[in-house]
Amino acid sequence: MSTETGTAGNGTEGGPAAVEPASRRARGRATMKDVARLAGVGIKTVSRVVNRESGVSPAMAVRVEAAVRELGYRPDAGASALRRADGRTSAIGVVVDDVANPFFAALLRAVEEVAVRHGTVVLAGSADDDGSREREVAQAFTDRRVDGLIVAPSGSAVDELGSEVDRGLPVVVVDRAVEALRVDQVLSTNELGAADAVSHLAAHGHRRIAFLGDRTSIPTARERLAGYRQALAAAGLPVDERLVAADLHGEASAEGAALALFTGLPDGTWPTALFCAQNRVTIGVVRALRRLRLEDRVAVVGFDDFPLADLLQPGVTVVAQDPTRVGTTAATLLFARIDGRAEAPRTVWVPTTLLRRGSGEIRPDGAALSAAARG
Amino acid sequence: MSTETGTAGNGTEGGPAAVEPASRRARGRATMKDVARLAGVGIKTVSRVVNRESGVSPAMAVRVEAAVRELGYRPDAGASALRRADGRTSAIGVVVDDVANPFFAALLRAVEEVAVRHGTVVLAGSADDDGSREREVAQAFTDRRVDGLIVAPSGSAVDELGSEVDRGLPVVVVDRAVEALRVDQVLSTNELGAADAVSHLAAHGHRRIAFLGDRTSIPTARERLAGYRQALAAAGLPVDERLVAADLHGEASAEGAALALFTGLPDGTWPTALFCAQNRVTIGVVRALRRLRLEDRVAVVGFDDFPLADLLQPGVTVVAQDPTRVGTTAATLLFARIDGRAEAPRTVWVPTTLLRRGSGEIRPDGAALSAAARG
DNA sequence: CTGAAAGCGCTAACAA
DNA sequence: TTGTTAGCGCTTTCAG
Repeated sequence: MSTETGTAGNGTEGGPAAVEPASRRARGRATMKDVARLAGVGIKTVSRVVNRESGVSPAMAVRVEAAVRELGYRPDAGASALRRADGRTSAIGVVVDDVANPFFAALLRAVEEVAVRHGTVVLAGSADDDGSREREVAQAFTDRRVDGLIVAPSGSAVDELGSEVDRGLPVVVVDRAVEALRVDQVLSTNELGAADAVSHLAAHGHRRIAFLGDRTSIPTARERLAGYRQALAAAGLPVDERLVAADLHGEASAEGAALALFTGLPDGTWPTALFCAQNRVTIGVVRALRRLRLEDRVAVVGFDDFPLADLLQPGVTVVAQDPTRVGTTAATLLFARIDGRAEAPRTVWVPTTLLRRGSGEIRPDGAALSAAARG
Repeated sequence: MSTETGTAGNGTEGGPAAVEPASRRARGRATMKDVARLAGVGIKTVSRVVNRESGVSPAMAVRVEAAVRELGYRPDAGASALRRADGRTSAIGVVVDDVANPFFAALLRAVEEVAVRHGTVVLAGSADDDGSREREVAQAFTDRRVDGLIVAPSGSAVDELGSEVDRGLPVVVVDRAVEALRVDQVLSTNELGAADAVSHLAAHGHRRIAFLGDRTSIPTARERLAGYRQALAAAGLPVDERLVAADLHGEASAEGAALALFTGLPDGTWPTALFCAQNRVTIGVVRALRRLRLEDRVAVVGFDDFPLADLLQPGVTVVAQDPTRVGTTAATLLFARIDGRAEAPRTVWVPTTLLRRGSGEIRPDGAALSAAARG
């Protein structure tokens, strides 16, 4: 094993050089140079073997592979990306509102699935509906030179993203449309889905249908509100603005708003049906109806499915989104861009599905309703 | 925060070449060299300003900052890590079973929270209870030279991890104890929590308490089963192995197992209470009891809380884990290691909490039970 | 205080 | 087929 090539010129080494890893910086990791020395070959040969390039004699390959195993060598992906012509890091970033939100968690998982097939790791970050944090997260990712970004934009921080797009960074927007960005977008049919939900209620005889929704700073919330208005118009129903509770945030405020609908309004003007434009809003509303013992009297349809919605009593009828499909589609589009597809940006609409479970099929019953709430 | 808008540099040298980014590999990104050229300073001065090192004259700093802004310069974290003495990448990896599982999603979120405070990004990966995939994910992360790893081990793939630990990679194990690894571990009190649940049922008069649990290849499943046996012993109750359904996987098999308990056993030997050792098992069991219309007759306590457990009827009593605390603790321990703490590995037990919601407080009622199931 | 040179671990381009 | 040289973008070392 006396394989001193003499050309190393590495001043920092010493002792049993062949076995001893060269650098403590790399946490005791062997480098390509170490492998080359142990195998008695040039460093480029090691590179060829490690990257499975052709044009290496079997004998050499065997020697190198043995050295690789002996040293437990693993290539440094960062160093590789730095030097490589295409500069690819085989990492992508996913920026969502909250990775713990079931919708985004499922989306993240779907993205990961596609990413592993592309030998790519996933950086995940939560923006918490905060533009500046979104910017920071996205920047932290681009600072690491990710190959691409999947973003559910919070709304405001789009400009920074725009400059990355202009630089040529592949970006796919999910969940929330951003007109200003010329990138692929994968969106649920928010307006259509909301209209479906409200039409469904109207078809069951409801004429006083309330809207409870998320902050209107969020595009999806606005689209769902638009769908609500559109469906009312289509059904020939007037919009009573007292029945529109937008700008809710979280379960608690939704619960409060729902209670207010039945306590703050004059008798007889109460809604007989509620359309809940978001996940957590729906849950808050269900809580409120339970407290009022109205869960079997007032119809409810929610936008976005949630686990156990079918096990509640009554089961909660929802317009379900498909986060897995959104994630899969977004990731597929992203990798197509990363691999060089240069077509015009495309927007893919992922359809929603109405799931009838009981709460949305309750028919209006004004008299019983007043009595129940009063008692 | 200088309020100066350093436009002073205008007109000083340049030409188009100074604005033109040097490298197309970097996707049209300016490099330090570009900034240095535009500012008319040495590259090291740029490095000092960018890294906020001391010993730069204010005038220089202003010029450099102006050039940084003009070019939209952002340092390449990868290149920086490659050269830096400590080799830190400011990235950590989190390997769990499934990032879409609410327990792990919450854990991931908690880890992320700590990580951002340390200026660190999070690589997330799902191992899907598959040892070889776990190995691949962890390896993909270490190939990127993450500063540390948080892993919920699937059980088998621990050896590879061990060699990373030996190399000095900071690793924290969460959720599932691994005796063989000398690393920090953050675990829920599985055995104790399970025993609590069963004792709670016994205290409510139950003598025939069934166990329904996850695959026993998973350490946590074994610990919870041990807690079950221990609590029965403590209560002076015999273990009837016909009431022990382990090795379930997923909701469907849990539902089937629960049904079997009430159809496959002789009359009078049915359980009056069920302990469900895992999230999805609990949900499957609830489904089964609904089908049998036994939900108000048979007591249920689940291990691990889940959203809406309180909104079911009856509310589902659970022994809740605290994934956020697990994640926060694990991340805190990890960063302490990354920052050089060299104490002996520590195991932190995160306590579980019994949440009484109704289903666990049902008292045994054998006669009614037989009748109901028969009808 | 400032900058030139060296080199992290690797791949690209070009010898041999 | 193999190896040598250069250099990715950055930090370190060390000389001005």
